Amino acid sequence: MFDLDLRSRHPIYEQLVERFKELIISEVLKTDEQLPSVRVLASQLTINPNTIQKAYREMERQGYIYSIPGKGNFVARVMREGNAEKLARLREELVKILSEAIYLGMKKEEIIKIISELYVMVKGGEKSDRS
Amino acid sequence: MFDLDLRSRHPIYEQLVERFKELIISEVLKTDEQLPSVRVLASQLTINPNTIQKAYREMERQGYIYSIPGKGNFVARVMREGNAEKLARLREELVKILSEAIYLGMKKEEIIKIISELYVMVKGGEKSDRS
Amino acid sequence: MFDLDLRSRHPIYEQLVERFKELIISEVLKTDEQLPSVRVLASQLTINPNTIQKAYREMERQGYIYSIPGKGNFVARVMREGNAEKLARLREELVKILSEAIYLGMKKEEIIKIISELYVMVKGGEKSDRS
Amino acid sequence: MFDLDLRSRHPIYEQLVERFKELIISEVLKTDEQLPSVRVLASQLTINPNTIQKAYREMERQGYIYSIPGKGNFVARVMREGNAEKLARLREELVKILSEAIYLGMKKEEIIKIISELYVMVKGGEKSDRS
DNA sequence: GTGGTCTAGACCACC
DNA sequence: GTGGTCTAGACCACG
Repeated sequence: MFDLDLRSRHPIYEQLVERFKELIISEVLKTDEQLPSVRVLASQLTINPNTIQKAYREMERQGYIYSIPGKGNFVARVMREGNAEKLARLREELVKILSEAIYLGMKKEEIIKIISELYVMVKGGEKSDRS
Repeated sequence: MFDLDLRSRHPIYEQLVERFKELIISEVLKTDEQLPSVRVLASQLTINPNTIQKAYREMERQGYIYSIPGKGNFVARVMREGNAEKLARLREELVKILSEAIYLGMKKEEIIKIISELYVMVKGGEKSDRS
Repeated sequence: MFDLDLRSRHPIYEQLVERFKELIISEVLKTDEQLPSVRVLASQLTINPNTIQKAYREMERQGYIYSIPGKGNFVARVMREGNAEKLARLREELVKILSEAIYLGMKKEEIIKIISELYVMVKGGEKSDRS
Repeated sequence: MFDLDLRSRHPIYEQLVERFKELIISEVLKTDEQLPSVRVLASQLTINPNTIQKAYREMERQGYIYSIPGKGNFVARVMREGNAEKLARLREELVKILSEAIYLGMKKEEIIKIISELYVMVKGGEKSDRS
């Protein structure tokens, strides 16, 4: 389900954060939906509850979820705007990766295609809100 | 020169790798050009030679340079093909970062603009090969 | 009415205590006035009666209300003196928050302004006693 | 030294954060000064290293210190400006505590005196930078 | 049953 | 030596 790589150089909690962010961004997990409880998920993935806890706190710090002690963890409202700083950081990462990709021969058309597909995915999910 | 940030949470050797890769990708350092020796660079940057050595070995592993024992480290030939694996990895990273950027509201036009600028930069450097 | 935030990380009973204390301090609720019964308030706010009960017991402990078994909960007499201990605690909190505010650049004038406004509010409410 | 209260309702790591912030605000700990290592402090205070780690990470999140893996934790540069949000939060806390203090009879003069003393302390420390 | 905190360890990467 | 991560537990407050 989460296909974690316990041997990876990336910490487990970071892998969890990435997977959950994907689910939230693609709106598989919707606003205010409850995430699996720390202990349930820990036993399902057979990893330590503290590691799940760390992942959840990191996601909260990044603004993707919120926590109600004694109740659970929930998907936060999307936070368009007020992210100038975060967007600047992403822009830098984008430049770095694109530079390498172009250098290694990735076609411009392929990149444009990726972008278009992603836009359909995210913006499509948005429209379903208005219905 | 390399504007290393000794306070950064990114390891110094990783910063070195990134800086060198930028120089190679932008063809400031050209194929078969010799890199500064480990000891010279270490004393210039006043950091531990082991750290330089580690950065060079990492770049070699990634295919950006090659080492001739007793001679030095040199920029590798550009490797336009035979990179299916590396390109697939970059594609994944690209998708991840683009997803987040789009989710946070980055405009499609801005992304296209970044791509175009980068293409001019890299492809421009390429032409100088033919001269 | 009480605008409780069920999603807040502050416990509900604590939010209740804060709201009631505000009402008592600003003398919207006057000495010996009866508070809503536990059960009535619980059904109005659609929260657990135990939570109301806990809030009332906490306020009693802090000296803001008193309870008459079988009758209800009532606003306690103002306790201007005999609070050396509580005032000392508040003084400490005040120092801590003011230190941080000053450190972060809050203007002295702004702090004075806040104090003056609050004095007008509280002392104004006091005068209505004499009428 | 840190007079921690292990029985307190406030978590140990939070008490640590408060004590350290006091030391930083009052400039007992100066910019770029190194904090005690996680393990040394843990053994000195006879508490778990993880608890120290948690406190340090929280202070980093709040912008008071920065961490260099493998080197240590260090006091961050003061960060005047760009704190509108944090100042707004402090303003609210200030209002709440002042309301209660005034209600319980704290004299206006006493509050002014506290403010003035704190200003001398913080602003005095600032001037020593210029010398 | 939920999250939040804490202990007593361990192993890793970095320098 | 340093911080960063992780495990395998435990106890607490909250609702």
